[in-house]
Amino acid sequence: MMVESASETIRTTTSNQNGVSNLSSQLDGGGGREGGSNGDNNGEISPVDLLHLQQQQVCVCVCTSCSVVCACAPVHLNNEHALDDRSTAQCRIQVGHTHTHTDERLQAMMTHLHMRPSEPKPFNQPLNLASSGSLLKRESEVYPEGLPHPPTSATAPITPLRQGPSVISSSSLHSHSHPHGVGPIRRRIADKFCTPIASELAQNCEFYKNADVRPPFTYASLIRHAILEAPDRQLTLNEIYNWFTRMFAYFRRNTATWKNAVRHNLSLHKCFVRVENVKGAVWTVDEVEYQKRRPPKMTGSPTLVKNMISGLGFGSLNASYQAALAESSLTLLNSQGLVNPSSAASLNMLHGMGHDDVSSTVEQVNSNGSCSPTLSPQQYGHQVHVKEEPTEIEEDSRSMSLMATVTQNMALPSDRDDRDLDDDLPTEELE
DNA sequence: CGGGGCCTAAACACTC
DNA sequence: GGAGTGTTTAGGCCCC
Repeated sequence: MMVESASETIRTTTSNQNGVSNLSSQLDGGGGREGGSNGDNNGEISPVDLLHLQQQQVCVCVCTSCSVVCACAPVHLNNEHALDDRSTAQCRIQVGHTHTHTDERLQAMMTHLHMRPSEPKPFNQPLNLASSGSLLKRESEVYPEGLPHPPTSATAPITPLRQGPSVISSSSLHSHSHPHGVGPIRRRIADKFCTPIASELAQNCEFYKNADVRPPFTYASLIRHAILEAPDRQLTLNEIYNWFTRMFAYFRRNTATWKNAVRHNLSLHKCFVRVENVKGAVWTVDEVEYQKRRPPKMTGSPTLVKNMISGLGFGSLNASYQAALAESSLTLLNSQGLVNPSSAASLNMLHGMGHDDVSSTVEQVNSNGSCSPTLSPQQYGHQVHVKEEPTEIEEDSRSMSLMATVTQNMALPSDRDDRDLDDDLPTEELE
């Protein structure tokens, strides 16, 4: 199947009070496989289903290429139809459209959290969260339902929420010139402090696979992770390439750039050792050298401790990112297994932070690129490495991030009331 | 402000 | 000769 045709034939259908009949008619007349619970009903939606859809105000997409009704066009497209740049752009349009429809749900969630719906900066994540609600609102106002939204750029990587202090200021949201005049600037909150890359990937691998998001890790960390993931802990260069493209949608474009960077890193860092074997030249990791390169910074660093503590209040953000995806994308068809016990992670992060990344958790993402929802307790103490490009997709990202926040917080155990939630947030971030 | 880490770009050499 | 691979250098940004 042609990728282009797949990406262009995703229809978004809103099933709110005014839209259920529309969904019903589309399902009825679709002639293809029906999703949801009406598959055995000749395409008709039962009253129960109608009520359910009304209550959930779900926004579903119908892929006319394969007649699959899906809750998340990007996920579906990437899983069923390989995404190229064009498809990625189409996914963004769908994401934006979907989140427009979920605006009301978002408002209700924020109300639940005692947040003012128009609160521009609920947390200290200006990039991902600042004015997320207002962005949604604004978008929905500017682009009424039923009207197509302007497409977002295909060259706009976004980055899921990370914990800890962000150096991304509102002023920095506007891109500056790339040093070389063509590329994006980088707002690096790099994978310092022994980033738990494995747990991050385990948590967000589906996201990274589908979203054009630059992973918040250095090339060296990613290369090391790829190698350690391999059964024999060695990979050829081409296998490393394949791992990058398999695991990250971001690395499915600009191949010359990042492949050059991969080779550069392999040669530059002593921790990567080239070995000749039957497969030819393979690359392995010298853990000793790697640890030399990245000495532990967790012990006794007041700044780091402060950062981590300040990040605790936002621990749910990262974990909740997938929950948001699940919430927004898999309401009808919960087939991707994106939901993870993130609320538990939010609590667990109070303990056991400050550990190196891959060694203990590399098994969470297997060599096939499949993801385990297993959570590691040390996943919120690191920072973001954000590569931004000046496009509107960041709004989608922030919208999703806020959705993630809300969704996750709603999933917190009931013994933590809203006041506790507020208490977790650094007061200065609520200003 | 300097050092270090990181990224991107590019040039060059080598092998198949 | 071209593609892929590996090495090296340079310039720039960001954080400490």
